[in-house]
Amino acid sequence: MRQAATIKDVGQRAGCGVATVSRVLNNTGPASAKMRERVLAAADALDFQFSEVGRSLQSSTTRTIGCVVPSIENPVYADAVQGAQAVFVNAGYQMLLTCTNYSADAEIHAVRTLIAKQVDGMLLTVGDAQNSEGLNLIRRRQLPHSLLFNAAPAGQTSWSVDDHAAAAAVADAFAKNNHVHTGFLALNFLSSDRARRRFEGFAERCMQNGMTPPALLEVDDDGLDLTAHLHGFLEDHPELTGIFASNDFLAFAVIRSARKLSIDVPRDLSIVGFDGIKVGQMVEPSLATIATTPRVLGTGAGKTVLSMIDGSAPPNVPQKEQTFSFRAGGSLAPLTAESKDDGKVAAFPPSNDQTRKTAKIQQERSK
Amino acid sequence: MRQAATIKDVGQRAGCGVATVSRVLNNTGPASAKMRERVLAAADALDFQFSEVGRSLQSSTTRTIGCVVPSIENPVYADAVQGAQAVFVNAGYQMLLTCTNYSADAEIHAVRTLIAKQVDGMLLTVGDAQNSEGLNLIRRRQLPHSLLFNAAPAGQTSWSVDDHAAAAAVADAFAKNNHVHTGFLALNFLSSDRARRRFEGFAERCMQNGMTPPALLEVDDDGLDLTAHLHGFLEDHPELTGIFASNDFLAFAVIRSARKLSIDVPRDLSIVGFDGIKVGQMVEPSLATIATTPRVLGTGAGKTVLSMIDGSAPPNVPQKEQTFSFRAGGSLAPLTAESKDDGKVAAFPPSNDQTRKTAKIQQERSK
DNA sequence: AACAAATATGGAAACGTTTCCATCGGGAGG
DNA sequence: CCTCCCGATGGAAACGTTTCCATATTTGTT
Repeated sequence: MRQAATIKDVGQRAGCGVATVSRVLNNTGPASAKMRERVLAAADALDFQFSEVGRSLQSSTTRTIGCVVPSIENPVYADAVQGAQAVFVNAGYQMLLTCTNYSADAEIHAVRTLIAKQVDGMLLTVGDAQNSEGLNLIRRRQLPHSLLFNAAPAGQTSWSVDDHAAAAAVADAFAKNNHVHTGFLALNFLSSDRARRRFEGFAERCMQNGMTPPALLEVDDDGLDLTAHLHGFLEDHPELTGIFASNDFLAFAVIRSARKLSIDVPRDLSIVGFDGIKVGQMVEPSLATIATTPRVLGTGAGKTVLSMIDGSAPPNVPQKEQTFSFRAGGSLAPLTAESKDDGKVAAFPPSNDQTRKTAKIQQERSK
Repeated sequence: MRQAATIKDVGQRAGCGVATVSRVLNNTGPASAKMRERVLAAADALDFQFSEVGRSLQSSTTRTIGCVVPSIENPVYADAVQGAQAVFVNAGYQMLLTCTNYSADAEIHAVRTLIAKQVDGMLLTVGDAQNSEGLNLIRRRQLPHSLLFNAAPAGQTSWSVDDHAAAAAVADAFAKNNHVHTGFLALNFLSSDRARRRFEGFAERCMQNGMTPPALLEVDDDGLDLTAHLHGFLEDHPELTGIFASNDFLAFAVIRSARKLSIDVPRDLSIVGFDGIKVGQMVEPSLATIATTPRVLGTGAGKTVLSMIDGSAPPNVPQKEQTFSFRAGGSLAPLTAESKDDGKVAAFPPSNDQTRKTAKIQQERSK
C-alpha cells in the first residue's frame, strides 16, 4: 500500500506547521482565511486522512469496542451483535469481533488481545460467567464492559434472558398440555452456563408440577445427524412424550430426526425449542418455543457499555420477566387422555434399524 | 479504567532501560539471566501488557482487518464472516466488523473509518461492485482487499457465487419440471447487484428454455408480511406455477403466505430459494434451493487478503461452476400434464379477502 | 596479564497525533 | 508614537513502542 500522507506532509505542502494543520482540519483554534484554504487544498490534494493510530496514542482512547461471542452462526448472537454494532457506529465507535466457538481458551485469548488493542470497552458472552478468566482480567483492569446472555454475577449488570424462568415456562406449557415425562436436549452443555440454567429451571419446575424429572440427552456436535441419538434416547426412555430442545435449531433437528424415525410431531412427540428464531413461525408445524429479543439485548448492552465510557446514565435492563415469552406452536400438542392414562405413549415405532448407540450420549446426569 | 502500566514503568521497577524490557519480553536480542528474571518479575507484578497502539505507530501495521457486509442477520453473511474471522485470528489478526444494512452511505462511511483506523486489509461485500465509492477509495490507496459475494469487476478477485449461472440452473430446474410461467421475488433489488444478477441469469435462461419471461415482484422489507403482496402478484399473473425467491428466507415467507391463502406448495405453486440455509433441509416440505458454501467463501476471501498482506501465494478461487449446486426439495414439484396443457393452472383460490394492493409492488420491470 | 572479541545494556530517534506555550505581527487606544 | 492586547502561527513535548548505535562489561585467547 502506498505510503499514506501524514499531517507533516500536509503542513509542508501548505507551507505551515503541523499545529496549524491540526487546528484547521479539526476546526479547533483560530486560523486565517487564506491559511485555512491552503491547508484544505493541500489535504485534498494529498488525499489526507488523520491516522487514528497517532490519535489513539496521544488521546489514549481508541474509539473501539471489543465484542466476544461464541458464534454468529446462531442467529440469536448474530442479531444481538448487529444491534450492538449499530449502536456503536452511531456513537462513532467501531467493533472488533471475535467468535470463540464455545472454547474457553479462545475466550481468554480474545480478551487478552482486545485488552492489548486498548479497546475502550467490551461486550461479551462468556462460557461461564461465574468462572471466566477473561472476565476477571477485565474486572481487574476496570474496563467498561457488559455481559450479554450470561446470567449476571453478583453486582454485575447483564443483558440476558432469564433462562431459569423461561425454562420453567416451558415446563408449565408441557404441564398444561398434560405431559408428564419429558426430556431435555442440550448442546454444549458443559461449556455453556446458559444450557445448564435452562436445564435446572426446567427440571425444578417439572418437579413442582408433579412431572417426572426430565431425562437429559446431551450432544456436542451441531452438524451431526441426531437420528441415532434420538433413537437411542427414546429406546431408553420410552415413556417420553415431549422434548425441550435448548435451542430452535436443535428443535428442528429433532423434528427432522423424528420424521425419519416415523415419529409424528406433535402427535407422538411434542417439541419445544428456545430462542424464537424467525423461521420457526414460517414452517409447518410451527415451532413452540421461547421467544426472545436478541436485538433488544444487543442494543441495550451496547448502550450500557457506552454509558460506562462517557459516564452518562445507563439504560435500564428489562425486568427479568420481560426478557422472554412463551410462544405456542404446532409442535406442542395436548396429550390425549388415552395416551396419558397408560403412561406409555406409542411414541416409539417398531425398531427395524440397528442404530448403534454412540458414546456421546449421556443420560440422567444428575447434578 | 486504571492507568495501565507501560514499558517505562516496567523498566523502572526492574531497574533497567526500556530497550532491555522490550528485548526480554519479546525475546529479541540478548539479556543476562538475572536481568531477564527481574524484568519478568516486574512485568508480572504490574500486570504489564504491551500496548498495540504504541506498537502500531512504530511498525505502521495494526494487525487488524476491516470487514464490511450488509447484514449478519442473513446467515449466509454470518457464516462467511465467521469463517473469515477464524482465519484472521489464526494468523494473529483481529477483525473490525461493520454492517451497512444495504445502505451505500453506511458503506462509504465504514470504509473511510476503517482506512483511518489503518487496517492492514479489508474484506467487503458492497452494494454494487461496478460503482462503489468505497471500493474506489480502497483501490486508490492500494489497500490489500478482497470482495466477497460480489461479481468480480475486471481484474479483481472476488469470492462469490456465480449468481448468473446459479439462477440459470434454477430456470433449468423449473423447465425440467415442465414449468413455463414463473415469477422472481426480489428483496433489496435496487441496492444489491447480487439480486439483479440473479434476475438476469434467471430471465435469460427462461428465454433459452422457451419459457415466458419471469414476472418480477420486488419487495423492500423483510419483516413485512408477504401475503398481501403475493395475493396481488398472483392476481395479476394467474398463470404462474412457480416462484424463484432471491433468498431462502423469502422463500419461506412465500410458502407461509401461500399457506395463508390456501395455496398448496408444491401442488399449486412451486417455490425455489437461494442460499441453501441449514433449516431448509429440516422442514417439510424441504426447500428446493441453490446450495452455496458461504463459509468456504469467507475463509477463502480471508486467506486472499492475508496473502496480499504477506506477499504469499493467494489461494485459488473456486471454478465458477463449483460455487453452487442446485438442491432438489419438496417445494418444487413437476407440473402435471393436465395443468400444463391448459396453461392456466388452478393456482389461485377463490379470492375472499379484500387484500389491498400495496404501493411497493412493481412488476414487469424490464431491464 | 593484556588485549580482542563477544555479550549486555542504555540512550535516543522515529512513528502521527494533539496541545501547551511562546513568538510574532498588527490594530486600537492613549 | 508608544503600549497593550489579541489573533495567527510554529516549536516542542508527550503518548508507548522498537531498533539502531554506542558504551560498558564479561569472556576467552595468547
